[in-house]
Amino acid sequence: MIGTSLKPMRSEAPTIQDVARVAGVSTATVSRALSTPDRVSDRTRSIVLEAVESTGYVANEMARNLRQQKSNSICVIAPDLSNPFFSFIISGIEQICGPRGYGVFVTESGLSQKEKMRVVNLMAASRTDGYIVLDGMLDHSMLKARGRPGNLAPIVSACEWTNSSAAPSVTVDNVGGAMQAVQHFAALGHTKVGHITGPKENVLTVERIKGFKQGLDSCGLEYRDDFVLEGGFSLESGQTAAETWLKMKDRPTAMFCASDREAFGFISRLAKDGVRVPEDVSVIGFDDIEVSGYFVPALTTVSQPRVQIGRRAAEMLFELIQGEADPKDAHPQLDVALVVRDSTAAPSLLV
Amino acid sequence: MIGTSLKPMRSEAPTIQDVARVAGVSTATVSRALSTPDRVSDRTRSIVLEAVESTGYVANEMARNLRQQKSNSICVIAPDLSNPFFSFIISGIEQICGPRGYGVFVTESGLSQKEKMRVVNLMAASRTDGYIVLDGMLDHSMLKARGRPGNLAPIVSACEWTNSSAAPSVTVDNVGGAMQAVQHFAALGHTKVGHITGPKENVLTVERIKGFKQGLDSCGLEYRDDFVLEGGFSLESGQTAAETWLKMKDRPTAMFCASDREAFGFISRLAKDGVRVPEDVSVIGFDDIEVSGYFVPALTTVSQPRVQIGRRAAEMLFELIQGEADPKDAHPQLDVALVVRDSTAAPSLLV
DNA sequence: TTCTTGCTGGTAAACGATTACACGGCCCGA
DNA sequence: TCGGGCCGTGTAATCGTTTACCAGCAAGAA
Repeated sequence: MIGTSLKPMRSEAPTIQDVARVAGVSTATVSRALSTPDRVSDRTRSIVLEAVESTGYVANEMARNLRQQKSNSICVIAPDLSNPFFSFIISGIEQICGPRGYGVFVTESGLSQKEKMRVVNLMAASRTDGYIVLDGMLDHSMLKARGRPGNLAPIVSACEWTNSSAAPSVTVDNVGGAMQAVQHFAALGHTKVGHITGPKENVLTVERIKGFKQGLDSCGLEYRDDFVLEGGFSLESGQTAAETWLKMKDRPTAMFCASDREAFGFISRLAKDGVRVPEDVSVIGFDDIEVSGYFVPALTTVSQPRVQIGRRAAEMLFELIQGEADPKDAHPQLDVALVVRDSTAAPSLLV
Repeated sequence: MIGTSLKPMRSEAPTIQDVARVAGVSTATVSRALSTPDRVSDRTRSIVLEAVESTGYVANEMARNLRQQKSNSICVIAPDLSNPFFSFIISGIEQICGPRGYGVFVTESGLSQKEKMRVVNLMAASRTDGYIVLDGMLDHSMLKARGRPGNLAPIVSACEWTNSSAAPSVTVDNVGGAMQAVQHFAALGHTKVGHITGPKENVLTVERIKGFKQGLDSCGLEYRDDFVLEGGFSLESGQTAAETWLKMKDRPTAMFCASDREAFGFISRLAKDGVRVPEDVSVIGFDDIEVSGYFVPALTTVSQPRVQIGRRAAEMLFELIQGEADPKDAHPQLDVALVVRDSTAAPSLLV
C-alpha cells in the first residue's frame, strides 16, 4: 500500500460515486437500484448490486439523513433506566421500530430539574424523528423550551402523561387496577386497607389514589387518611413507609403499594422486625416487574402489559411521523390485570 | 399566512443563512461565533448571538454530522435491557458522555443469533462514532460483518469480553470476587460449598468457576462436581437449580450464585418448600443489583462498581475516538467487594 | 407513419452546516 | 515609509446522498 498512514483510515470508505464508477452508471442509478429497486431494469440492478458487493459499499447514514431531513431513529426518554419497569416497554418499542429500520435512542431524564434540561436541549437539537416520553414531569418545560418553529418532532407519552399537554398518549387503567387491588383485599376479608402512594406530584399517584378510594367505596369500606402513607415508587420509600407502619398504633392489615419496588422495600423492612407477609399483613404491588414473581413471598400485583404499551406507543408515533394521524384524539387506555400470588391472604384472626 | 399547508411545517426552521441575513454577516461568521467564539470580535459575536436569539435558530445536527463526518453520539449494546444490572453502567456512561455533548444510543442485542445480526447491521450503517459492547457473544460475528473499510468506529467491551477480540475492555475481577465469596463461606464454617454457574458459553461463567475453584483450594475445601449446577444468570435458571438442589441427597450448605437474579430464583423456589435462607442454606450472589439489599433475606453478594465500569468504558472510548490511545494495551480490571448482608450464616449444626 | 405513453437512466440541484483559502486592514519594527 | 504578521471576515468548496427534471427510446394507438 502506498497511502499507509498512522491516522484513521476513514478516507477509504467507498462512496456511492465509487460504486457508480465500478458499475459504469450514474450515482442516481445506484441510489435507485438500492432504495427503489423496481425503478431500474433487472440488468442494471444486478450490475449495481455486484458493484456494491465488490466495493463493500454501505450508504452513509449522515448524508442520507441530511438529504431526507430525517434520521430514521426515535428517542425514548425515561426518568430512570435503573427502574426495570421500563425495560419491557423499550423492548416493545424496539419490536416495532426494528423491522421498520428505525434505531432507538434511549436516554434518562433523571430526577432533578437540571438533568431534565439536558434532555430538553437534546430534543431541541432534534437528532431524531420522534420521541416517546415516559416521564410525566418532563412535558411542561420541554414543550416550552423546544417550541422552535420547524423543530417539532412528534411526541407520544406513555404510562405517565401530562394533563396540560395535548400530546397523544398510551396509558393503562390505573384507577381500575387500584380498584381491583382493594377489592381483592376486601374479598379476603380485610377491612383495614392502607395505601403507600407514589411521589406527590406524579399523575400516576393521583390516579391510583383515586382508584384506591373508589375501591374502598365499592366495597363499603372506610377511607382513613392515617392509612395512606406517602411513598415515591422507590425501594427506599417502601422501607420508610414500613417504618411508619411499624410505629402505628392502629395498623391496616393490608397495604396496596403504588409500585412493586415500594412493596419490596416495605416487605423487606418489615421482615427485619419479624413481621411476616402475608400472615401479619397482606401486600399488593403495581407494575409486575420481572422479579415480582420471584420475591419472597411472590408478590400479588397489578400487572401492566408493558410490552404492549411500548408497541402501541411506537405504532402511534409512526403514524404521527408519517402525518397519518391526528394527534388530538389518540389516547388509548390499556387494561391491567391483578396477578394473585403469595403476598395476600385473609387477615389474621388475632389482633 | 400565504403558504399555509396541511403538511408538516418543517420548512420554517431557521437555518444558519437566516441568522446570517438577520445579523448582516456571512454564514461562516455565524458558524464561528457559535463554535469557536474566540475567533470573532466581541462586537460581531454579540450581534450574531442576538440574531440567533431572535430567529430561534438551532443548528441542524444532520448537516453538522455530514460535514464533520461524525455523529456526536455513541451506542451501547446490551444483551438484555430488562436486566437491571446494566442500568447503572449506562448511567455511568451518560455521566461521561453528557458533558461532552454526546448522545447515548442504547440497543438490545438479544439472545438469539438472528437478533444479534440486526445489531451488526446497525453497526455497519455506522450511525454513531463508537460502540460500548456489553455482550460477550457479539464480537466474533460482528467484527467479521462490519469489516468494511472506512466504517470502523472504535469499540470498547465492558463486563463481558471476547478472548478472540483485540478490542480494549474494562472488566472486573471475577476470579477474585468468586474467591471472596467462597472464603466468606469457609470463614462461617461451611465445608460443603456449591455453585450455580452462568450460561455455559459465557466468559464470566468460566472466570467465576475458576475463582470458585481457587477459593475452595485456598481454604482447603474439596471441589465436588455434583455441587456445581448449571444456570443461566436468569431468575428462571435459579429456580431450576433450586429444584435440582432439593432433589440432592447430599446437599451443599452454601451456594455461590453467578448472578443475583439466579440467587433470587433459587431462594424463592426454596421458600416454597419451606427451606429457609440462611438458616438451612447460605446464599451469595454476584452483581449487587439495586433490589438485592431489599430482598428477603437481604442478599450477601459480590458488588461490582457498575457506575465506575460505565464511566471508565466511556472514557476509553473517547480516547479511541480521538485517536489518542493505542487500543491494544487497554484492559483495566476493576475491583469488586463482598457485601455481607443477611443471606449467609454459619451452617446449621444439625444435618 | 406519427403521436402518445411508459420505462430507463443521466444531469445537476438540493440538504445545511463547517472550513480551507484569500483578502483587506491594522500594528509594529526596521 | 515599507514589509511582515496577525486578526477578523467573506467566498466558495465540501461532506455523500436523494430526487426533480429532462431526454432518449421502444412500443402501442390512431
